[in-house]
Amino acid sequence: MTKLPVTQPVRMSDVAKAAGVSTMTVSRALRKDGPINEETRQRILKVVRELHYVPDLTAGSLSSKKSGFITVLLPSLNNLHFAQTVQALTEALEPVGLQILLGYTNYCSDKEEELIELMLRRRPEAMILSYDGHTERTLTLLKKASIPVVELWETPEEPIHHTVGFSNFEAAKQLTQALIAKGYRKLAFLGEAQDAGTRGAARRHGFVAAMEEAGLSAHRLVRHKSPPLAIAVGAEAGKILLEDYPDTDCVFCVSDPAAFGCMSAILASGRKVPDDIAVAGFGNFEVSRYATPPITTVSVDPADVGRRAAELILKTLEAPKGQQEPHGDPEHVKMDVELLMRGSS
Amino acid sequence: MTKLPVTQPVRMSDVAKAAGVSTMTVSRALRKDGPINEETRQRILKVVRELHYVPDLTAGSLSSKKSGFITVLLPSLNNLHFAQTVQALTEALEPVGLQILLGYTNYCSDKEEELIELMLRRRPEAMILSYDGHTERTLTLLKKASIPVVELWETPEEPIHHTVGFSNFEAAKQLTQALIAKGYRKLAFLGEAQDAGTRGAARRHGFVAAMEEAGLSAHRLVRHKSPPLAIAVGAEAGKILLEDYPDTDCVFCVSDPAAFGCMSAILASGRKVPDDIAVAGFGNFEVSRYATPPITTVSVDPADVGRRAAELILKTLEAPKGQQEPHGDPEHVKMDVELLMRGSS
DNA sequence: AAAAGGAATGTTATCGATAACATTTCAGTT
DNA sequence: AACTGAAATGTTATCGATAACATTCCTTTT
Repeated sequence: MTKLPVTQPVRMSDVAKAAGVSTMTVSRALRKDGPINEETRQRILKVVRELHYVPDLTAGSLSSKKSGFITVLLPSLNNLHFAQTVQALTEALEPVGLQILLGYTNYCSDKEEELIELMLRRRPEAMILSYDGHTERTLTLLKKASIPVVELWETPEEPIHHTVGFSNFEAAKQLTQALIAKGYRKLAFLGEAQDAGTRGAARRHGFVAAMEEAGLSAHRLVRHKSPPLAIAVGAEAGKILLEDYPDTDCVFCVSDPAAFGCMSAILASGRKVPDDIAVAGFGNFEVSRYATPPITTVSVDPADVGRRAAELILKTLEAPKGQQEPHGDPEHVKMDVELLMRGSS
Repeated sequence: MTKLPVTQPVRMSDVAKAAGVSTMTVSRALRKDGPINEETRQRILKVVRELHYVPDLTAGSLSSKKSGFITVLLPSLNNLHFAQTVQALTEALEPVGLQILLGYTNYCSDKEEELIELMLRRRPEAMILSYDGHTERTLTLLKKASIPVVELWETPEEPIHHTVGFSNFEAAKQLTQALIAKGYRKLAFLGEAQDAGTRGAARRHGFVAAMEEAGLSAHRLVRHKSPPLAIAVGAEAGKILLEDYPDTDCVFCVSDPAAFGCMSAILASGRKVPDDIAVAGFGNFEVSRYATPPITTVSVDPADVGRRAAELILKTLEAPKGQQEPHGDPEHVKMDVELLMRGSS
């Protein structure tokens, strides 16, 4: 039971001692900011490597009052679009020494509030949210934190601060209009049951608006479970559709995975797509393009959403503090969407 | 140009003053550890709410020498399995106040090393890695950090510490044997070109081993691009397969998304699945189950991988420090895999 | 040769919490 | 009433880095 001597973690002062300088000099050597003699720096960096010194950012953040964290709250990780957005964000933020603190809200604004408080404890320098409704306390907390905020994937009516997105309502309306133009009349919408305040609801409203403007009945609404509608849930909802509205000639699904699942259910029932029922989705996920037949959808560029958000963040963080607007004037980046009419419709 | 007074962040001492106690008492009230009078605590919590105080974990971590971070390094976010694992990990760790620091290595061990150093700066209490090969310096850094490490999704020959996974070699071999048993003889394997040291390579070796043991030729190897093979890349590789090995009667793809893409290419060429060519994947992704036809695959439970890893971490962190084995004896959790023979084969 | 001024480095205070130890309070015991 | 000991609270030192300011060491200029 002899205790092994636990290796003491190497501190900056250990490096300083070994290199024969003060800790400030080590700090300057590592951070490339203050003036420092190139030879001294090389000597220090050599010691750093030899000792396998890894700086303690906990201490550094406390002292410099910069955490180096950017919080990103997504509705769900279970969505390849969000993964692409995170990837783009990472690629833009990592090079400048910013690290992402990731959380997912499960499309629930209470969970979002809870997460925001947890995240704020790490004193992030900015916060990236997706828009699916926020609680009052969320707004209060964010205001008190006085950090830049970017909302993604929607153009909310009352934005907190910056936004990067598009109108889900308009995009869904346009796709619905395009489907009507192709001759479909008995259109159904397949979405979530619990979608209050979400982007899924905005798409549903867009569908209904297009139908009503065309003088068509928008009663074929299958609303099943809560977001996100993954493939399996889309398949369940597809079966319900076939039972409840067997006369449907085209179904617009709230997302591509849902559309893929729904199409799977339609094909399994022996019907043909698009001859018996046409199918459309939303989001241009990979799975839609390679489905057989490929699925009509609305294309957005999730990586671009991430890049734009990162740009906004960086610009805002660089700007001098203490201005009238705490973080510069809010900017609203509107993304383009594109209708992709494919074999399924 | 009048400067708005920047709201000072609320500190624990502000709460203490407002509640008429010392900061230690506030600290105890918030952390539910030390002894504290219930009335005092309620009074303090009321002040906390009123002031919207959010504790600064940067300071707390520095002082307590516990960061509350667990690092999770995945090969890629672009994979719904990993999302499920992260979700399971979060669900297990959040309740005990641990927060996940997520990174992705892009299947590159140099990138992994770089990330590990970045992450270690936050002084995580444990590190969860996936096994796809590690650099020497990675091992050194992890050793010096002396924190528990869990490797996922493989049973490596020289594990760093704990492992949770299964043998990709054996699983792939079993599936190949099952396909041979169904009567296929001209099997192909579709995988990555740059797969040295990865789990994809282990699967390829499993395929080759099964073929050779059965006295069949394992020359039909399509190796395309680097991991991860997403659907689109799988489709590209599928076209190559049809050109290079048109006599193939069954293709085993390194992952389900690749299999889905490959099947799409086969169907697009006018061939029938499984009549002309059978298709199999690996991982039991949702997309395989709902593909038409559904794709034969190997099932693993990614959420369970996360749960088991979390269990190991929690157990190790609870154990008293300073023992002979710095973090308890390494444990190796072996997961079950299941062959799912479906319509595509 | 003295003065000036910038580059390089060092010293001290500080960030906001918690650990460790010290003290007070108070119910229960004799 | 004095004593005991646990519960409740307070005080001081500390975590490991960086900011802000101080100092030293040059080089350059006149």
